[in-house]
Amino acid sequence: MPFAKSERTKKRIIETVAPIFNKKGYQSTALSDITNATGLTKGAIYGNFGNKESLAEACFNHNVKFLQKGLQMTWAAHPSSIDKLTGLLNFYEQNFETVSNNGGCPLMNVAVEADDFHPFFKEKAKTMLLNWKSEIASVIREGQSSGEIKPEIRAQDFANFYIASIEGGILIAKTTNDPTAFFNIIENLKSLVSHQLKITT
Amino acid sequence: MPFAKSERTKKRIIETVAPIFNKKGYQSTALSDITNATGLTKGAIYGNFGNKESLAEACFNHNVKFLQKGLQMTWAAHPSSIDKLTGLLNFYEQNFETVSNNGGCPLMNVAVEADDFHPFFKEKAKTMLLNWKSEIASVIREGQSSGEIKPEIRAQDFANFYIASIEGGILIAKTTNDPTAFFNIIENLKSLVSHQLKITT
DNA sequence: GTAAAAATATACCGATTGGTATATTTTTAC
DNA sequence: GTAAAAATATACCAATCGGTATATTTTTAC
Repeated sequence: MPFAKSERTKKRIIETVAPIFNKKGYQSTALSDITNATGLTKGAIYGNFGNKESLAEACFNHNVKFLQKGLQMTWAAHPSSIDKLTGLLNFYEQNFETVSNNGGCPLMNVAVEADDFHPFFKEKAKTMLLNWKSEIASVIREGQSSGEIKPEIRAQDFANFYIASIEGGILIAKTTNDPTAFFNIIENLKSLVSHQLKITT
Repeated sequence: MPFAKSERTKKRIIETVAPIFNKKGYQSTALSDITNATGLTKGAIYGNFGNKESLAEACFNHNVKFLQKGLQMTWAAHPSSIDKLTGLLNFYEQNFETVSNNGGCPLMNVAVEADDFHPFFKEKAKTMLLNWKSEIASVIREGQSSGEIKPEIRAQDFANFYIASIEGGILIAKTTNDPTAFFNIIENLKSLVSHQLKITT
């Protein structure tokens, strides 16, 4: 199996370094942090990644992948649109501790750091945020087509509110060291889904 | 007037540098950024501030002050609790562009950057976030005492949701370069205040 | 106006930054 | 097992980092 070693090492580096980038941020994560954490030298790192930025990008993709998979699995598990929306909230609830220990929402972290001075990462964050939004909005529209969700609901607006609450909840819970602040918001969103979106006749 | 010059210079430095810290973050703002922006030399900066951290702290306080004043003025302008809550949303709506151009919500920026590696600033962000939360919660409880707001509403929980939505809204609007994403959330919150909190009998 | 004091500028410090050229080791293919 | 190739380590680079000691300028008080 050619190239096997290389790929395994790359993977190991990413898995080791991804949480560090998510916690410290791109700028504040030094090459020395990376060599210390991996036990490799600068030569090895630069042999596997062209520069710090491309390693950071790979780590960002890795960090986001966990959450993207959670959404895809939730979508696959529930045919009903309402169940998809509440199921995703359950996924975030159940994995809050994991995400929190990993440095929080990678999307928020990159968005905040890159917002005013790093166009490349800002664009990545923007794309992923818009994708997330349209995933939620699509599910809402499906629910409207199938008669599960009230037709007067504006899908984009609700998706916007849904995501904003989740992100804000992570921010508050992490900053105040109070996970219940996040769980509380999840419960509020569940209630909104059940009582504002769902057709209960 | 003794010490006048010194105080004026300090103020000028803070006002010049505060937006830079808010945009680039503490770590990524270099002394060279500060000297370039102010036209002063390192000697002058360190003559007025002990180190980079204390200048950053002064800038953070300055950035937050604008929003704190907005809250205080809104509280002073409206005797009614419901009017206070919607009035504050109007303040955020009207000043979004200003805040956005200044680098976004300083609380979020500092919280995200400091969260995992800068205990001093993390503690500052935590304190301010908790203060904000209890300001909102107090107003809700006052509204419940005065018979404006439904007694079954849990003040802390609603305050939590209120703040989370606002912060999440700023994040989304800034990241996607779409202010309407924020305005949309403000409208949603106003609707929540009018239809979920307010006693309409 | 003059001397003291305060504020600013200059010139430096060691440490660390991201990155690279090259030497060495490890892995691969036969 | 051996030679080629791939991966890693070593040793270096210039640039920049935050910070400081000291010289110079500006402001203050009389």
